[in-house]
Amino acid sequence: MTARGRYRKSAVSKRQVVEAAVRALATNGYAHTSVSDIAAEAGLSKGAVHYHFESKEDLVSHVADHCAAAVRERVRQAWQAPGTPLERLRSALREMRSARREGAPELRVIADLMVQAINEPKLRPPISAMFVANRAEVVSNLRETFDALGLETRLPMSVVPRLLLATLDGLALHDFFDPGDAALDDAIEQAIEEIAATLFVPKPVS
Amino acid sequence: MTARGRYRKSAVSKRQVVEAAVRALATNGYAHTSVSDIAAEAGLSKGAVHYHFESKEDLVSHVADHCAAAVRERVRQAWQAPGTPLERLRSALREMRSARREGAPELRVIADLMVQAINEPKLRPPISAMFVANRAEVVSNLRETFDALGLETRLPMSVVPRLLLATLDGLALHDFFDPGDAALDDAIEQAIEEIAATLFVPKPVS
Amino acid sequence: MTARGRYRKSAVSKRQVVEAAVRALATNGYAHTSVSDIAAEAGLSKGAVHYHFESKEDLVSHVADHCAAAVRERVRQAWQAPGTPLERLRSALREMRSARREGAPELRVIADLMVQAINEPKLRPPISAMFVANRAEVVSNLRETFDALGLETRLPMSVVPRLLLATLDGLALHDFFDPGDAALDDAIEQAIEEIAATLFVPKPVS
Amino acid sequence: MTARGRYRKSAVSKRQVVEAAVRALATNGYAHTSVSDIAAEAGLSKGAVHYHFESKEDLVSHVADHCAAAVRERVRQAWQAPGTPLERLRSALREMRSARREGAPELRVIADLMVQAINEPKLRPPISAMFVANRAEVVSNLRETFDALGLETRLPMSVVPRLLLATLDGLALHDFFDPGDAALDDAIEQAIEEIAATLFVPKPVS
DNA sequence: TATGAATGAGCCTTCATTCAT
DNA sequence: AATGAATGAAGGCTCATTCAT
Repeated sequence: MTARGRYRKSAVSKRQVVEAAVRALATNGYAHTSVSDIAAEAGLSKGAVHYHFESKEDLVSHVADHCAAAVRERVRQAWQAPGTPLERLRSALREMRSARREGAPELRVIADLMVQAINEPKLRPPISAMFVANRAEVVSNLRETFDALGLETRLPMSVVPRLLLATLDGLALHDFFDPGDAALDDAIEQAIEEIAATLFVPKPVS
Repeated sequence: MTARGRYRKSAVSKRQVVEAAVRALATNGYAHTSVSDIAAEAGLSKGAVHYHFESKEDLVSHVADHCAAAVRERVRQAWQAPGTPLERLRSALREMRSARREGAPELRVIADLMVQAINEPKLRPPISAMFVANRAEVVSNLRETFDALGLETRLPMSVVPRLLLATLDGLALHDFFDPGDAALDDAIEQAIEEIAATLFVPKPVS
Repeated sequence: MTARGRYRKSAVSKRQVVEAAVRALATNGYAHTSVSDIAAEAGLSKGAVHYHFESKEDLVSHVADHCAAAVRERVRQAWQAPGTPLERLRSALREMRSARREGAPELRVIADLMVQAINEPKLRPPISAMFVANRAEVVSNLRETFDALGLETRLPMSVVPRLLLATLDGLALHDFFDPGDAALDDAIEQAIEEIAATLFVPKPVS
Repeated sequence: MTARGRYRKSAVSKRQVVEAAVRALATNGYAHTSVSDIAAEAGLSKGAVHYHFESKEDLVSHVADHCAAAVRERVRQAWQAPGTPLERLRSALREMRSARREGAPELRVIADLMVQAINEPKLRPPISAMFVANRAEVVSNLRETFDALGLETRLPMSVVPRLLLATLDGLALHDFFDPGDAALDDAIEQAIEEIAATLFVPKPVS
């Protein structure tokens, strides 16, 4: 077993711990998840967890990275459907809604860590980065198809993704505590599309 | 002042504990707030807290009630500014934004407890009720001024408040992790008003 | 309401507390019975219990008195059946066994307090007195009927009641942890009678 | 000494805790013995006690096992003196009496746990088992010597050990709360032997 | 005579962390 | 690289006791 082999094993274990932590945190929430729980979920001993991470805080901040990346990836994929901007918007909306409905572990963890981040600034960077990246993804996608289709917005480009993603996130929040029926979901989808249609207009020939 | 007098002191203390809990939770978050902390903040002993509340859970659920009510009241006031719907919308938007900026303790606590509620269903009712009440407030306000001004929406009335409040909540979320500058705030405000303007149209003469 | 009336009320409440304590202790055992439990059982407040008794220890020692007296009375009655010594013995044996089977609260409490008494000498006197009184009861009864029937024992009179009551108490103990069936009960009853018959013999004419 | 060596320390500590618990419980009784007391007595931290035992209940039930086994062993040895049944009986009687007089810790603890067992059924099995085993010991001893000496009882074999051990246990109880003097002890010893002599008779030639 | 409020010590338990192996 | 053992601080909670009313 070479040095490389060792290194690899360590890296594998470390990742196992992070993934176990995601599962544990998603299941029980930060306030009810102990290092023991995580170790058990990872099939390792408590000592091993502390071998890989200096402290629980340290581990959690790695978890934040991991989850933020996972969510970023989800968003990226959601916005890469083919079609017109409206079709993409619809696809993204559906994808994200279904992710929330299924209770994707990373999303639960992110929600939890966002709250922890209020008081632990160390946790904020990955989450902030996630927000920024998500908006950037929307921007680049929109810009691309806008160019292709000769569209433009009646709003500043800095506003569109923020407003759009904030709306989607806010809807998810409301959905959790007071889920509407399928008809309402559809109505909201239509409303958003309608609004988008009034905002995305053909570019005047210059 | 006989039987009443006896109970009055208890009620006062109980309220003190709840208010102390709000402050403590707002400052350190649920996961880092102990009953001791709350007791100290209330100027009482740990035992006294448990005299008034069967358990920490019990106390926290009262806190959730309290905060949800406080937020509801804030929202109610925000939407009762005088003027046209658009003016009210602007007032509400500003009011809520400033509340978030100041870091109103009740809002922090609500954010925290929303996450706790994911895993502790007992906490959900007050929060759900808060969402429902907030939307109802918007509905009643809009309906009233719509009638007065002969306006109507191009969207179903069930969709408007959900979409509107979700957007505001989502914006607050994004704001926290990636605050925009004042110019962006203004741009977003304008955008929302613009969208509203396209949605709220004069009622056709029947 | 005269001074007497007050005094009477106090005495009544005090007795209520003791009786409530007996029930509570019988149900949950000393280690799991709090002053609160007792107060609740008595329909009074915790404060009232401490008005009547200086401390929990004080109350418990009154309870010990009460229960020891109750058991003494039970034993007294059990040995006052009519008939020959053997018949009384049988009657007493049955009475005591049934008392234990039914789980008479005073007996449970006495068992509990006997253990507490190992380490709290203050509790010992009433229990010791109970043992002494019970044996005295047996002695006086036996002596009376022995005289009437012209019997005598082949054992010193100091030994008989101790041996007899110890045997009955010991049997109760074994019964609790490893109850025998009815047939065994009968066999033991017969055995004791048989032994008694060999010990109680006609007094030689002098 | 690889995997084994690792576990050995734990087993040793675990045993230390149990033994410390026996001492602490014997000294202060269940109701007045905390996990802290036990840990201190064992020279370990409170945390260590909980590392070895899930809960106080768990520990206490192990203690019950331990003490019941110790008592069983004592009884076994007491009945294995050489000689005729009567001589053994006398030896056993003396041995057990002296054990009680010395206040053997295991006996105190058993007395205590017997009372706890009234309300905590989990504690009963070891104690029941102890009673059963003790009687079995007496049975096997008696049977053996009876055969050797051509004796038999006039009582069913199921009755003898129950009656005998119950009597001894009952005597111990009375002794504790109202100790007799040495003369009484002797008288009782003689009485028991006398009774035994009338019950253990030569087997008729068949 | 009795109560409701409050206290503070102590209890059982959990848990992040350390360390020898 | 990983483990089992142990620690010690802290946490939630119970409870006997006190006291103003």
